[in-house]
Amino acid sequence: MAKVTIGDVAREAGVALGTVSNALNHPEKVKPDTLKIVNEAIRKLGYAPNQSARLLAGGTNPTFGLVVPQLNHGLSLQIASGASTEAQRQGYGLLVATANGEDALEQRYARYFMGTQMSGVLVQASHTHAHGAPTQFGHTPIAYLDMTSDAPGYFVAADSRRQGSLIADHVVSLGAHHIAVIGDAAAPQDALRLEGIRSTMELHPEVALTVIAEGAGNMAADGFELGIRIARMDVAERPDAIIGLTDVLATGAIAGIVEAGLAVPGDIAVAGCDGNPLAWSGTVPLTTCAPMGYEMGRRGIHHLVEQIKARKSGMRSDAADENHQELVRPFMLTRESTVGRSPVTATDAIGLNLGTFL
Amino acid sequence: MAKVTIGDVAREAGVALGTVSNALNHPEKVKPDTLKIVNEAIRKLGYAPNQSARLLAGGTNPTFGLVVPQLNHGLSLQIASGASTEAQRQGYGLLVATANGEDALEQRYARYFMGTQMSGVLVQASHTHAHGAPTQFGHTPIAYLDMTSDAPGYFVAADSRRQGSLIADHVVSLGAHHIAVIGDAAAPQDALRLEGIRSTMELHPEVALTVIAEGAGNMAADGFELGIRIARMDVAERPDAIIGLTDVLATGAIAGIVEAGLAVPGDIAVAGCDGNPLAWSGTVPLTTCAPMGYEMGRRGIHHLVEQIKARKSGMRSDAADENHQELVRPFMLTRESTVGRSPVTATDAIGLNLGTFL
DNA sequence: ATACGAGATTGAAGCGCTTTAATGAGGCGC
DNA sequence: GCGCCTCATTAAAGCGCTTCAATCTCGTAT
Repeated sequence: MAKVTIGDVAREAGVALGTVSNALNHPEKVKPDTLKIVNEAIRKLGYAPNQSARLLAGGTNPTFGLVVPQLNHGLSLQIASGASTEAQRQGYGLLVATANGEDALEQRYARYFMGTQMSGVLVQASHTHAHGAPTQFGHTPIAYLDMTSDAPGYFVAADSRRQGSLIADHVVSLGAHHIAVIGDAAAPQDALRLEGIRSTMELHPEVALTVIAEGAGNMAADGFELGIRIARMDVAERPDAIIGLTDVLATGAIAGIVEAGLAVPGDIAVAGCDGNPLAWSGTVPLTTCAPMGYEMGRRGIHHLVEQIKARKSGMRSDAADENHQELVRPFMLTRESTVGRSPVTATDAIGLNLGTFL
Repeated sequence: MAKVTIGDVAREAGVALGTVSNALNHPEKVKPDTLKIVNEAIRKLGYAPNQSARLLAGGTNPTFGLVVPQLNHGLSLQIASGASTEAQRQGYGLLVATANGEDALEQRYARYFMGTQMSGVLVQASHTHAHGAPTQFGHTPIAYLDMTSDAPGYFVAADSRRQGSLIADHVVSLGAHHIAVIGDAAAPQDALRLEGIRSTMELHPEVALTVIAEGAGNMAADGFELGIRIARMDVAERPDAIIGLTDVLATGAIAGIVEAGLAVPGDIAVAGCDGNPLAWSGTVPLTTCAPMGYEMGRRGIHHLVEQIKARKSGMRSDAADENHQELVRPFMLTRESTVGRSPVTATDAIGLNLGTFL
């Protein structure tokens, strides 16, 4: 039960230490007979190679590391899920570390991953640096998720602008005459979504657009008050649709509207923009536009693998110092808050089965 | 940018290699002035210790590993979340690996964790060995989650029996006269839940109990058919409450009952037993009883830490060969399928904020 | 001044493994 | 039957770090 080393195996098998190593790592280099003897000895002794020694001596670690700020958060989970699946498909393992909201830990884990010779590291942006400069790490391939930047490196993020325009499209197609957007576009993503909404609305000059830049704290309570306020407006000037720049605001608005005695979507349709998984579970399930974390995870791993390949084939630095940015197309989740009661939509069901949206 | 070693730092700082190591691992042994110089050099060079070398040379790895069968599964997520929080609280890190349903991978990750000198490993049972014998691994402290066994070792699982009795209690307290249990108690947990239900019902002889042992495949479709069948029974002998041994069955039953033209919970109340997160999102949110994975994760880490402490203080083997089993008390989630429409219950809201039930 | 000892620093010895160069063992043509 | 080439195996050289015994440096007591 004590630790068995490669030397013990060698002795047991009556071969040299190096042969055992070869049997393990380059079985084609060792005569079949010998191989069998060695494997037998390994089995008999219950030998398991010491990873640290392997790596130190130059072995490879076909594993990626993923650092997320909060594991119990929808997007992180989707990312982890997608990254894990893709990594496995490519013949790599994936280890997930969660910083539980502490930035310092985030750094520590990232360094730890570097230190264990990981083949690559994926970092999901924490809110503190969602648009900041990426931390640089030695020589390990790295990609950032849910983060945009002009700095050199690989970045995969949701297409926030398109979230806005898809939602706006949807609401317009519902026949809205006057759309109110609620939310203080302080966060960069929020601003992008607003941009998306505006650009779509420009194509529909017949539909009125009011932007109410409040609710900076992104609290449901803010949405609630806004909902009440809007519901109590004169029918003539009352918007017949609300788009919340965040789902939290939108959810609050629904509650406010209902509180004020109006119906959603009967009197006012409401939609969110950011695909918060909880949005599904409110009194009135919220129409929103999911950022597709699963896909982001997959793409992140893809970029890592590409970097590895590039390095192997000696193509140095060409791409290394460039800025690579990829926007993942978001996915509309049409639910009751805009289209009224209906059985669970097919897209939701599919998404749930895939673990994509949960 | 190339790899920086401790030697480089030593040279930069003008001290011996060993001093840098001390500065890193035993700062109290090094003069404050020297410490400052060394740290400066570390910062300047962007040095990150090579974990492999550290561990190989006898350093410690204050990190736990967690292996889960599927990350995008409610319980695993809760476990990861709880384990991560508790590990952090105890001064350890946590790395999560998901086997994506492949048993072989599960083993590989576990061995990998051993091989990297992890301080301990947590393994969530995959369905294939939910009640099997634990795999044994060298000398690393280990604990199994969501798994019961008589073998030596540490096991933390949900108290399935109590899930059953809590649900039965709830349904009885609602004033049910005739309860039907649906589900083929093939899986061990299901059987335990049924036991729990039965033991509670013995205390209420005035309430009739029918057990319909069907739906072995645990498909929503099975529940659907059962729901229809029950809904179409003569009112006289029709149960006024259904408990599904699994939430999937219960959810299906709700759909069936509604399809048959009856109301839930108006005509027939329905409850699940296993706290499936999706149960919240059906047409009628399902009353169920959550297994509290978060708590399981916490307790698992706790046991690991205890094992480590015991080893340190030299208390050998006493407890090592014993069977330690802990059942985590489940948590009732009372929702519309039994109590009718109401605002989101406080418990749900709290649970969601904690990431506990999602 | 001198000797002593606590505290700080150094240097060298591995940790277990992969790798590479060197050695050994056969198999072939002549 | 000899030399040469190929394929297997071996032995030794680190990988970067921690640790520990040995050495050095002072401040203090004599």
